[in-house]
Amino acid sequence: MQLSPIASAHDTQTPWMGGVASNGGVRVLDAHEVLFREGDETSGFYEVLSGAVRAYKIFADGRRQIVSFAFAGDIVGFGHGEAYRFDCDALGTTRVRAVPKSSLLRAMRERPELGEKLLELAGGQVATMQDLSILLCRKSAMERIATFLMTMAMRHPGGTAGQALPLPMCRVDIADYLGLTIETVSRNMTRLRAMGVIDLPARGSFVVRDLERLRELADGDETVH
Amino acid sequence: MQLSPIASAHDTQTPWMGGVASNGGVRVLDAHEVLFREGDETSGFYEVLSGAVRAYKIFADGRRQIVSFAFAGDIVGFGHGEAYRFDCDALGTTRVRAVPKSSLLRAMRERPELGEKLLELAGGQVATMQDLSILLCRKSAMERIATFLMTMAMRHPGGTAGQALPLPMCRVDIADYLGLTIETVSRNMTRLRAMGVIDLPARGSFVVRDLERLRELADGDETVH
DNA sequence: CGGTGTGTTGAGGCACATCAAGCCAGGTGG
DNA sequence: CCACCTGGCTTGATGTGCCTCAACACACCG
Repeated sequence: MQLSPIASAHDTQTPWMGGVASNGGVRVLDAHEVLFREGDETSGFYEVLSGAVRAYKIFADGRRQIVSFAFAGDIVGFGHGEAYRFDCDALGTTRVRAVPKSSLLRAMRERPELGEKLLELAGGQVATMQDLSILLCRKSAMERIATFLMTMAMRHPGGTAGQALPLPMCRVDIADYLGLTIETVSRNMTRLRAMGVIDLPARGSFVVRDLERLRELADGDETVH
Repeated sequence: MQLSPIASAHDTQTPWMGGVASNGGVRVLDAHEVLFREGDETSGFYEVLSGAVRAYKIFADGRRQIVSFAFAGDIVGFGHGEAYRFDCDALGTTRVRAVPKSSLLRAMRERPELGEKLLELAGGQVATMQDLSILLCRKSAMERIATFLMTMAMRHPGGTAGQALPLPMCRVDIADYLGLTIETVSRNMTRLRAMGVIDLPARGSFVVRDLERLRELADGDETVH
């Protein structure tokens, strides 16, 4: 199993851009700058152009669950109804394009077949959340971390040939995404490095040394421990 | 937090029924009869008329994750794209109405504003899956079970005044839904009964004796243990 | 130089899984 | 009618994976 982003716009021709000025709605966020908060009235959704954002919920007792990371080409804030359902802020300096709800609705009225596409997009989000559910409740810490790293690696085509890949989120973010503590994340990353599966050359990056092994660990292959 | 069904059609006037014969597409399922399987080409979605169905995934290693239960008024199989993303079968004798994809698409072309509604429906599904994720990774066994029972109780208006409520799924199903073992489910149900929060008069039913206490346990109230 | 934020490592405890019995209701055949 | 089986559920004993608490390493910065 692999974790997809909450939604991807890679393969679409951003059909909602029909009537919008070519550079309209672009916004630059600094690290930790908030894009929207849970409960805010929805103004539309956002396409990440560069950098990355994280979407999360914070609970009364302080627990935090990161629901998704979105990178360049992904969209975030889609399908939330009247109010956003979680907080969203930038991991580092990030550029996003805002797609206002009005332009989406107009596009949908003009081209009803677009609705179908959007429905599929929404379906993809559901599938992603299902995968996350399974990851969170059926997988061991090592499986979760391996799955996460696999997903990160897959986002960089050809990035598995030994070069450093970006890992823009800190350990706390990974822990809060995978439902673990930072200590457990750290321990298992160290263990993966000791096993020769990955390398950790510097903060904010990692290297896949043995992709096949990583995949086996992610899939919970019985023969590997 | 409360667990919603994967989607509810309670408040809609089933707008997709526009051009369909009044009793069209109704199908009766026996216990454990399969509605659709993961990978099957999508023919449309289903509205549960009576009884209940469960939607689940089975993994290579035999682990099973129940993704949702759907009761009378809920819909299942919506927004799956080209192929269904999980298996779905009946808990007991169940009546469903099949809503073919074609009729949905036709309705959407005729009334573009319907797309908006459906998008919201899909958004609701995402929200539900998020809640499930959080339930599965942030809550203790007792919190999960209390949350589950709360949800079951809430589905029967006024059903919290001491009368027996249906609990149509067996312990294994509950365990596979909550990411626990049947032993843990059983132990905590027994404990809830010992605490006077619920009663378990017979198989397939339960009684809420102390709704407020159950809610506190579900919310993980620190003061209650 | 100390201070702070991020990550690593170690020791110990606990919640839940695992393994194993036993209980109970319903069904079936003698 | 009883004897026996079966499936669902409960209960007990034991193990273990991850969390908790704690200390330390390291980079960065004023």
